Amino acid sequence: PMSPPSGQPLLYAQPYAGLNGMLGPPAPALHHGLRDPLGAEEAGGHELAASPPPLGPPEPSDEDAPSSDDLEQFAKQFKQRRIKLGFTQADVGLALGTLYGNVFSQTTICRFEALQLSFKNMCKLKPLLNKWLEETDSSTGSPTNLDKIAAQGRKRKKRTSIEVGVKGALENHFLKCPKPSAHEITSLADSLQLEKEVVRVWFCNRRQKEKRMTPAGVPHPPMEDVYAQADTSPLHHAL
DNA sequence: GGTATGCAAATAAGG
DNA sequence: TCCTTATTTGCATAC
Repeated sequence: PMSPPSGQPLLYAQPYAGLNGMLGPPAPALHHGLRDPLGAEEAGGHELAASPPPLGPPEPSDEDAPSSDDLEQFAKQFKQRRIKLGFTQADVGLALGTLYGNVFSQTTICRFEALQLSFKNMCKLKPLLNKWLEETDSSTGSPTNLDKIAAQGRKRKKRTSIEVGVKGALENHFLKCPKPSAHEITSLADSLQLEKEVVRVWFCNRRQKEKRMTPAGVPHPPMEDVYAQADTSPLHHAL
């Protein structure tokens, strides 16, 4: 498993404004020859053309496979109509919640409109937004059907904001022990007054981050490389 | 005021 | 149960 961390967030956003060259966590300066794991072809200077229409097994109801063009077009039209109707991104996110059960943040709506979500993610959100658009636009008891989207009983946990001080404490523990036992996590959570789950996840994410910052098992990077001047913990100083 | 973004919580999926 | 990896999603805050 060595997939470039770049994931495949935005393929379509190509024609827009040439995003910020995607995130670059662990992309030091080795070989940068991997970009499109799949048979994508962005060389032509076109957005993307190929999408996965033929999906096999777990394809929800609703739409089948929107193409990238579809998504791009929809996003554009969505934004246009949204504004025309006088709603903000935040309004929409909230409406999705009261309408279908799961709320979304302004951030997510923003990213959807900007096509900054993964293809899969875009496909997942499109039906929801489309529904909202129909409900709101054509308004008043449109014949579309009363939302019955009850499926998602799954409510995402509110994101916990860990205070800098607490973060520092967690960092210290991480340095001493990156992989605490369940018991240690429990007592740590207790002393920091955080949910155990929050602490457990924090360590998981922290480990993940560590891996990103440290080029895998690179005992001895090839010649010609920075003479490890500070390989402890690169940029970032929370606290 | 909304809207865009960086960093990172929370989650999904396969052990 | 918890881990790992990959992803989704949002708090905060910069535009």
